Amino acid sequence: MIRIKKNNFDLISTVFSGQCFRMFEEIDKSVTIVLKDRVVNIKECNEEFVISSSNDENLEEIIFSYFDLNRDYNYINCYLSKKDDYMSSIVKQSLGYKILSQDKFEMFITYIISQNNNVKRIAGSVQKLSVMYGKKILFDNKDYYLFPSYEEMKDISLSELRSTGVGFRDKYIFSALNKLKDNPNFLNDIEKLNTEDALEALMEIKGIGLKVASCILLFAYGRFDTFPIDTWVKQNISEHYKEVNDFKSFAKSTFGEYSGLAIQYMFNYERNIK
DNA sequence: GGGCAGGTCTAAG
DNA sequence: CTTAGACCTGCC
Repeated sequence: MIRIKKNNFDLISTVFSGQCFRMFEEIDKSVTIVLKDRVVNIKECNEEFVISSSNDENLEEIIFSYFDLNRDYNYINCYLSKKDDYMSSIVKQSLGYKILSQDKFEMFITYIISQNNNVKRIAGSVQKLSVMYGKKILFDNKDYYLFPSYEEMKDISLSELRSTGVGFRDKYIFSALNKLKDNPNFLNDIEKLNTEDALEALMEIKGIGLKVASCILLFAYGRFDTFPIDTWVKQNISEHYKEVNDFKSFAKSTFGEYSGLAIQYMFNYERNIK
């Protein structure tokens, strides 16, 4: 068990903002999350978080990495606030919101599942996949299942995929797995590309469009200069900035290298705060 | 019960 | 290049 200072981190708004799908709210208001190779439970107490885990090895390091706690959000928030008055007001309402740094393979598959889908069903499919193919972890007298690795998923058939409730996305996941069969380093190689090339490389896979590719790059690769544009964000932009039709270039030219966080703030405001 | 869900593909103009 | 339609499926 470890304790970390709260230090301007809003756990709840971050975890329940639709970035991750492996979180469970407990009756004591703590949150249990399955991440990478372990299960963690985080309880907010006064000015700190008390964190227990199925595996205490490097726990602090993993927590800091996952919740992006080493990044200077204060600096970025100032940067965004100076760029734009409306953003400045949104920033103040999302203080403590972080962009999670999640597993590449997990985001790769999870966000393919997310297309034209709702959070409940996405979480259900991801959970089923994990139960069927991931490692079981006993934590706090309950069974949890890690998201399966590529090795654990590579031989799944189309019909097996279909049985996890992913629907027509089965063939997209299949083609994503095939991409990794052809090039096992694909997900690591993405790291070396600039953001535009990385988007393009991901979008070569059937079932990955601009939105899903952006989610993968923002939530697994920390590319703060890319961003998912969805109906909520479109609505927010249209409401506050007239006559924008190219949302991508609007966000890039207005919010620069941190446009990804800016867009997430808009999403969070529109979806969860308003 | 019909429609919808943080989209994307495909087929046509 | 742009744009309708179709698409699995469970839950409101």
